[in-house]
Amino acid sequence: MEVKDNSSMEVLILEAAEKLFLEKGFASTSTTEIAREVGCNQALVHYYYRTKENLFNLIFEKKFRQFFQYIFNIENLDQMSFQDKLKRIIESHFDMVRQNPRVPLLIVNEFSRNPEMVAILKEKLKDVVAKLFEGLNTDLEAEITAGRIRQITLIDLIFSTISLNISLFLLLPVASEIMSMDEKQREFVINHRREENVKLIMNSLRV
Amino acid sequence: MEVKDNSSMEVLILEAAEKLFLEKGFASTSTTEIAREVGCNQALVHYYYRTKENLFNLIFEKKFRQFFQYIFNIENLDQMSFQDKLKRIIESHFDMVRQNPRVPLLIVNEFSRNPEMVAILKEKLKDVVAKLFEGLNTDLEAEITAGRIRQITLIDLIFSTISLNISLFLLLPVASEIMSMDEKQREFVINHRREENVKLIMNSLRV
DNA sequence: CGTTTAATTAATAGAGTTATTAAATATTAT
DNA sequence: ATAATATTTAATAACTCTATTAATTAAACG
Repeated sequence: MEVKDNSSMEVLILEAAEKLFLEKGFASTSTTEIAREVGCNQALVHYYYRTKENLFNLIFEKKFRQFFQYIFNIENLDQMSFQDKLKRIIESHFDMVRQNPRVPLLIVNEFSRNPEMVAILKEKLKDVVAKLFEGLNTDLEAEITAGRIRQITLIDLIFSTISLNISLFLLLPVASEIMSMDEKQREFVINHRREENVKLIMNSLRV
Repeated sequence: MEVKDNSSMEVLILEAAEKLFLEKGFASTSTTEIAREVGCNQALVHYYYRTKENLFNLIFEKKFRQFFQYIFNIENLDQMSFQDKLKRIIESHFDMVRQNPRVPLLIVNEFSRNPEMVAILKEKLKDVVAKLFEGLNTDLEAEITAGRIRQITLIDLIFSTISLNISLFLLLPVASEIMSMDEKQREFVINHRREENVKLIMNSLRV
């Protein structure tokens, strides 16, 4: 039960829904609860977004795009060496996940609930992803040919990056409970793992 | 709607529940659906397990233990070098996750639903985990002192291992959809990433 | 065999869910 | 200010879900 804002209800509902869907997932969040969070009538949620599924899809699509497009917004990537580019990509990706620590879980869960959704979004991202991959891949191959990097595929590098970065935030709640960490320790671990993840990937390039 | 087995209903219900909870999570699985899967009356689920929560906790606890104890069952770990031990642990952990690809998601999701559960199970695993850590840590420190391994903590090594291994199976459904992989390609990727994960960690030890 | 106990089902209370509809209130435009 | 439109709410239909109870069927036992 929140105090009503002067912002539009339509937006407030979207924001509350985003918060709750990220916190508790699709199935455990009801439109009744979203309305309660906003402080409005439950029917209003349906007035603006018709169905819960609709509302969820809007949020999911936004988050999914954000998650995959973030990398492409890194500035001044052109004039760097491959190694520097890669380092910046890993760090940027890490920072993005840090700011959206529950998005990976949302995506993974949504996929098992509704696999078609990803198929739909895939089409929309195809070009953007392909473009980045192309550029980086050229650089990578040049480095390999020059013998400065071991034989490795770009896909593997990206996969390792995503794996290491997202798992930290997936596992941290569980790990910090098991290891009884306080907020300060968690903060330390996050910063430490940011460096460690970069080291891991960069080290894996060595011949 | 399945054909009734001659196995006991109690067990069949547990098995069906395990299957469904792993597939769809706690909130999206109903006792009605579990009963339908077994082919019995819905009240029977409650007759044997009283509440859905109860039934879930039984399964969760089993899976959680399995997940954390697997490592300790590796045989002939004693007479190996630290590097060989580590390699075996990474591979064993990978194989365990491969056999239970949905367990990590179950654990992560359950934690955000009910953080106390992990706190409870933590106590029960404390000793076992501490014991393994102690042994490995002695080895690791000896290697570092001897200058054969860079300065790194055991926690980091374990964390990286778990991260890389579980993410593969978390991301594979999404990734294989995005990249339109068939079963054969998925199989190839899994075997390839098994090796790649070992390489990544072992490489990260280099001075 | 009959009787006690266990397994299974039908029925249902009670709560919560999504989504719609009609009525009430607020806003905007003429 | 009045009509037209947009926003918001109350009420409710139609489900589904969990959990319990009483009744029925099957198994075990003396």
